[in-house]
Amino acid sequence: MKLSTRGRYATRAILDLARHQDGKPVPLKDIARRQEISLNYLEHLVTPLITAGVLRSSRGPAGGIRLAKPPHKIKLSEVIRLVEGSTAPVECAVNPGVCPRSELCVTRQIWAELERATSAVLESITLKDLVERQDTKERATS
Amino acid sequence: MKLSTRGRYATRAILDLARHQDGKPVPLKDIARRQEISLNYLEHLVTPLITAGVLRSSRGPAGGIRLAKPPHKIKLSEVIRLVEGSTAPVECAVNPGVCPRSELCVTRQIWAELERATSAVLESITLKDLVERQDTKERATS
DNA sequence: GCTATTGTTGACCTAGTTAGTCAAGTTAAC
DNA sequence: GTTAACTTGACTAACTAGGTCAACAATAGC
Repeated sequence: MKLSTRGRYATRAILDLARHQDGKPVPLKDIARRQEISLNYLEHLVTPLITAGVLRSSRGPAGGIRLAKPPHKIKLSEVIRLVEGSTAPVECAVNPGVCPRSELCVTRQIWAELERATSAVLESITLKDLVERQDTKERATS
Repeated sequence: MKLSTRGRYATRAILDLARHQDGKPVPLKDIARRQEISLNYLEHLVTPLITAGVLRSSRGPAGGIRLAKPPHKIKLSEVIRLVEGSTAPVECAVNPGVCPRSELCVTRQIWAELERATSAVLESITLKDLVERQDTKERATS
C-alpha cells in the first residue's frame, strides 16, 4: 500500500506552486530548489499535470508553470491519479474483467472497499485545503 | 497505493484454510492447488503467519497448517501486515522521525489520514467475516 | 535576429523489489 | 525406513522506481 515519490513530490510541488504564485509563472527550477526535488525529475512529474489541464506552462525567460484552475477546484485525488495512475490497490478492484475469479472472489470486495476508503480521503481534499493547512501550521509554529 | 501478491495471496490462502479446516491440518499443497498459487511461493508466505502465531503447522504425512485462533479473532490487518510489512503509504506517516521536514510538512498529515482510512477497513474485517461473505456469495450464485 | 532562459521530450541507466524457483534439510505417521 | 509433509536459505529473471542526460523548441528582452 505504498505511495511512490511521484505522488508525494507532485503534491509537494503543486502546494509549493500554489503558495508562491502571484500572477507570474513560477519556474520549475525554483520549486525544485525549495522542495529539494531534482529538476530533471520534477519536469517529468509536471508533464501529465500540464497535459491534463491542471497546470499551464510558458516557456522562455520569465516562463514557468501556474495553476490552470483555482485551488479549490483542484482535488488531491486528481493530482495523485495523474502522476501515479489508478489509486486502486489492485487492478481487479476497479476493473473486474481482468480476473476470471472476480465473480466468486470475496477478497476482491475488500480491495474495492480499500479503494473507496482511500479515494474518499483524496477526493475530499483540495489544493485550497492544503494551502490553508499549511498557513495554519506556520502560524502555530511562529 | 498498490497491494502486492503477498498480501492478496496470503488472504486468499487463509480464507481457503478457514473454509476447509475440519479439525485436521490442511496441507499447503491443497491450498496451493485450489487457489492456483505456486506451492514454493506459498510456503514463504505462510512462514511469517506461523511465526506470529496466527497459524500452526505440523510436519510429516497428514501434516499441514491450521488456524491457531478462532476466525473471529484474526483480523485482516494482521495478515496483511505480517506478509507485507506496514500498511502506511509512506514511512513518515507512522514514524515522523525519519523525515527532517515532518514538523512543517502538511502532506504528511494527508498520508497519515490515508493510513488511518485503510487501517480502519482492514481492522474491521476478520477472517470470520470473510468466510461469511463467501458463504453468502455462493448461496446467491447457486 | 541573437542570446539567455525556460519548458519538452525521449533515451538511458542503476539499484532495489517482486514474484517467484530450487534444493537440501527436518519431522513425523505409517 | 519410507514417504509425505513443512522449513530454510540461496538463487534468479523481470520489472519498477527513481532518477540522469542531452537535444530540442519557444520566447522575452536587448
